[in-house]
Amino acid sequence: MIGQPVADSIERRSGVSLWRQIADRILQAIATGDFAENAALPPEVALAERYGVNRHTVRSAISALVQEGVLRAEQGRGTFVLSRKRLSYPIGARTRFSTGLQGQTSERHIVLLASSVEPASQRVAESLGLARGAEVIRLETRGEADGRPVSRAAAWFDVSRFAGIDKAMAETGSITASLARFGIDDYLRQSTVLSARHADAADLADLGLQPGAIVLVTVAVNVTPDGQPIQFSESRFPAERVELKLSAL
Amino acid sequence: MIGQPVADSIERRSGVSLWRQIADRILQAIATGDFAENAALPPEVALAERYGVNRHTVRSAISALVQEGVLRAEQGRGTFVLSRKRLSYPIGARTRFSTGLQGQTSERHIVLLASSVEPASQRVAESLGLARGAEVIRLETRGEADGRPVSRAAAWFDVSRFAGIDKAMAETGSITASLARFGIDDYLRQSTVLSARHADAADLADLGLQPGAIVLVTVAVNVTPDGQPIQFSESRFPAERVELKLSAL
DNA sequence: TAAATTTGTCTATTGATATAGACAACTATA
DNA sequence: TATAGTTGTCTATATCAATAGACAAATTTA
Repeated sequence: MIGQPVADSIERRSGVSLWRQIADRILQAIATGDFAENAALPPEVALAERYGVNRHTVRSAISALVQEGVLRAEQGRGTFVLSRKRLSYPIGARTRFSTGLQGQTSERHIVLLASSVEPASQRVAESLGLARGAEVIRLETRGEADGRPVSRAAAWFDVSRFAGIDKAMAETGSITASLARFGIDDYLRQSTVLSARHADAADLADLGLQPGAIVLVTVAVNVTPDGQPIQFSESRFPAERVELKLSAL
Repeated sequence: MIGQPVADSIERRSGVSLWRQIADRILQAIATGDFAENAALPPEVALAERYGVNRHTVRSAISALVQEGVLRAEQGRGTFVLSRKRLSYPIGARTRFSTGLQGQTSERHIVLLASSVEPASQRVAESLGLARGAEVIRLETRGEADGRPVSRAAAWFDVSRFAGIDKAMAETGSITASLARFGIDDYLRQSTVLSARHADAADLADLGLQPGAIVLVTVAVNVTPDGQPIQFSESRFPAERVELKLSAL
């Protein structure tokens, strides 16, 4: 009867590490509004005292939540609760990464992760109107909004027409701007196929997701206004951060 | 894409220890009937292979579940799933611990944990018809059925009439037998008040429960056939092991 | 009775978890 | 520009978690 732990307090030797328990309690506090969105968490020292553990243990918990995309830590300023509202990403005839997210985020860009030249697969060749095995250039990219990964994509282009688009991508951080360098001032989305599955190991790593996370998958073909296919792409969006809003195709 | 973990498999570095994850999966297997009640679990070596961990890790999981009263390990024979069926404990005019459980268990008895003489509290004095502060003897007991704790109780008696009942209790392991030594051949339950709450730390320890476990609480007064109060008691029953069956009072 | 099966105990090693303290790096503010 | 407040990094130590192997103890089976 004496020294009773408070109900729902941290349990030691329970098989669940303290940092995981604290991370869960922080998540819960966010869900109940105890820790407001977009606001700073109490400082680490305060949290350590609040939960009765060492500051380093709190840091482990925070670090896990930063990895999960729930928090963002800024040295000297504090640790902030990120908005859990999902980005609404429009899918339509004129889908563009950055323009589509205008007004929802303050900063967005595309990071080029890797690029390579390879023979076109059946699917890519068909979509781009090339011969099977024709050389195509593949760009692996990650879309970020406010420093948060919101998409992971692979895009293929006919290398005979778009040689050097990887360099343009790396420099501009934009597909639209890169295509402009090749004389493409406008393009349309010809087709989009939508599906969903569990994120694979690569996507988990690239998007900072937890095992079991779900990704929305779009497979799309972009064409010039006169119908000439220029780009085939497969994009994965973490379902917990993004929703796709379909507009007129 | 390669070496993907099977869905719902054991996760390392997740903040949840392997032994806890395995214990949970064993619980789940019991719940779904994969591991039958009263039957032996697969041997430790088989479980270790099944879950892809060391035998010692499986032993940690089993050890936790033995502690929780879910399993019983017998050297040389195997590890057995205990019956999760709750004892049905009748509450009525002639409630007796051992007789009430006849047929449901093969062995039951009451263990005297502690006894003391103390001044009667308001509640005890009123119930026993004594003056406030009159000396009463308190027995702290634990009821066990087939080696499993099924109740934890405190009982108060007027010390002027039942001096030495603690000794009788320790010797006989039965309230009924102890009262018989004081000339009480029959007694009735006058009143019973039923409630439920979370087990406190003492009950958790005495009953071998996990934090968060629920106990049913009965507060009762026993009287002689002519209406003279002889015993006031508060009993706690682990809700996961016991249900109370109300009969005519 | 002997052998096989199964749980129990012991030693040893490695990595993850948790605590402790000190100080650096960065930010906001008086 | 100081100063206070905050996150980041480093070292050190102790305990828990997990693996590995060997053998004892108890039970069942051939």
